Amino acid sequence: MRSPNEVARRFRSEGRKFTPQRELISRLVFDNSAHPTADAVFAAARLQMPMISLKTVYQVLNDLVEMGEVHALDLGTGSIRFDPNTTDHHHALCATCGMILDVAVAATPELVAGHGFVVHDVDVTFRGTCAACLTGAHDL
Amino acid sequence: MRSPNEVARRFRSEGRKFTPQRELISRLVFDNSAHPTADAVFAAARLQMPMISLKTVYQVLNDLVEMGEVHALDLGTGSIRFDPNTTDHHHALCATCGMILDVAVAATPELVAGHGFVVHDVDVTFRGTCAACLTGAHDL
DNA sequence: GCGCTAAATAACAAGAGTTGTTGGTTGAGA
DNA sequence: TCTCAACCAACAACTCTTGTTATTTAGCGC
Repeated sequence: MRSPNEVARRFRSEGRKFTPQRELISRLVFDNSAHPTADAVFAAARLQMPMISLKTVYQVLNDLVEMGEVHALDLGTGSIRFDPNTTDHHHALCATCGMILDVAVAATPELVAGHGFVVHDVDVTFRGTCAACLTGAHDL
Repeated sequence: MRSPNEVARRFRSEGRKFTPQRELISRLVFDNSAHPTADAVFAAARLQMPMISLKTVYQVLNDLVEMGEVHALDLGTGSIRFDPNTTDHHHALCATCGMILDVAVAATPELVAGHGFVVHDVDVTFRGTCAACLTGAHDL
């Protein structure tokens, strides 16, 4: 789900309105693969629409999550991050710079002795250090 | 690390004091495998020590995490949970009742095309429904 | 195009969870 | 026992997120 028209149709097909705020926020989040926080989206949005409120940003992001257009990630960084990549993937979090990387795993882990637990979803989070932090590339 | 004496020694060996508050909170968290929140520990502690403050509970829990005696879990439930099980394991979170189960995985997942990312830790979270919720055992 | 209605917005306040500050108290080694 | 750093309780503050409300606006039928 990418083009403005598709997003607009998606909103309207659910009985939602497609306002300029929604267009802006959708565009910002779909064009950002860095897993921005609501606050980061707010900052970017405010550059183009100074009167927009943080509440509206949260509202629209939550709408997009409800519609399944973006995923909400809580990697324990203190705030929720939003990911326009809705394909099956996992995440690597750099403990040094906080960067989040989309990654694939060799095989989705499976429960051992699940005690009757029915799994709907599996999240894998790799914690460590990214290449840029290891090589000091951030300092260049 | 379990017995009061061991915990006391552990605190003192790091130049920390072993106060009655620390003994109580350590005991409560080591005896609780239900992954309690800070607030749950606070509630339990207050029964035995009515004047204890929530800040002290947070302080002691964070000390225990720093010492590696307990693990802090953020499974996106809104608050941090504390786990006295420091052996290698993962977690299953019931979306219905919020219960957290310690689980093992068949094989620790590995990064594919890690882009030079050095992994220190891997967290796997299974999200789904627990046996009790599936069978309605909670209603008994 | 025009008006109607439900939805969305901005502004403001507040809620939850966690941490900072401070001044008096206390554990533990000397 | 003495001393001092560590600790505690009380309180305030902070971050992130959501609730409330009056006003505005998108989308639909005409």
